[in-house]
Amino acid sequence: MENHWLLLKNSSASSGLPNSPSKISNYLAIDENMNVPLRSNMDTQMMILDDKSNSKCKGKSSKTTGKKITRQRYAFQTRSRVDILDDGYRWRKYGQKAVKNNKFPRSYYRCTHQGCNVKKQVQRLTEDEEIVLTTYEGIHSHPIEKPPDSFESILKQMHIDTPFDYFGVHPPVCRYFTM
DNA sequence: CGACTTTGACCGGCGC
DNA sequence: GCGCCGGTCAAAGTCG
Repeated sequence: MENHWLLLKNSSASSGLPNSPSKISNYLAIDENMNVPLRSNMDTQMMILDDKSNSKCKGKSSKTTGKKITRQRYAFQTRSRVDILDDGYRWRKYGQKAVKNNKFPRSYYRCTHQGCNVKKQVQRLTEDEEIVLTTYEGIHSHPIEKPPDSFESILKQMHIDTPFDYFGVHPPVCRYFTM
């Protein structure tokens, strides 16, 4: 029997949404019955970020569009030696930047599906080189692109250091972990 | 040849 | 106004 986990903000945590991985402990894991069997040793966690950093226009094209787009962002913190975790969607890298106070660069990816404007950022933390912070931005407008049998590769990756598997179902459609 | 990555340039926001 | 910084663009390169 599988147990599913959904990570939500801890109501007892300090006000405001987290803006750094250090605040990720403010989030709790709950099961399908809304119980809170928090696992302190969880190696993959998720948080919902605010979108204020997303409200400004960026890039060359914004000069012509002038639109302000606000979308919710979701951040996964995963302990893995693999930088790119295969979540079942196809991504195209469109940029990489050195980030201040971080010795690892941040990579920028966009979903390659036509009409889908989901983006993600992948960054390894300076404080713990085995932690990969993946930030998703937007909602996929299409089903997962890889057949279920390819999830085996996901499980292989996650088995490196994590006690449970991540089925590549993208938030916010579904935010489950399974063990 | 198409899909993808790399990388320097560019842009806008923000703090001083 | 200026410089720093994060995010994006796009040309060139790489790969299967």
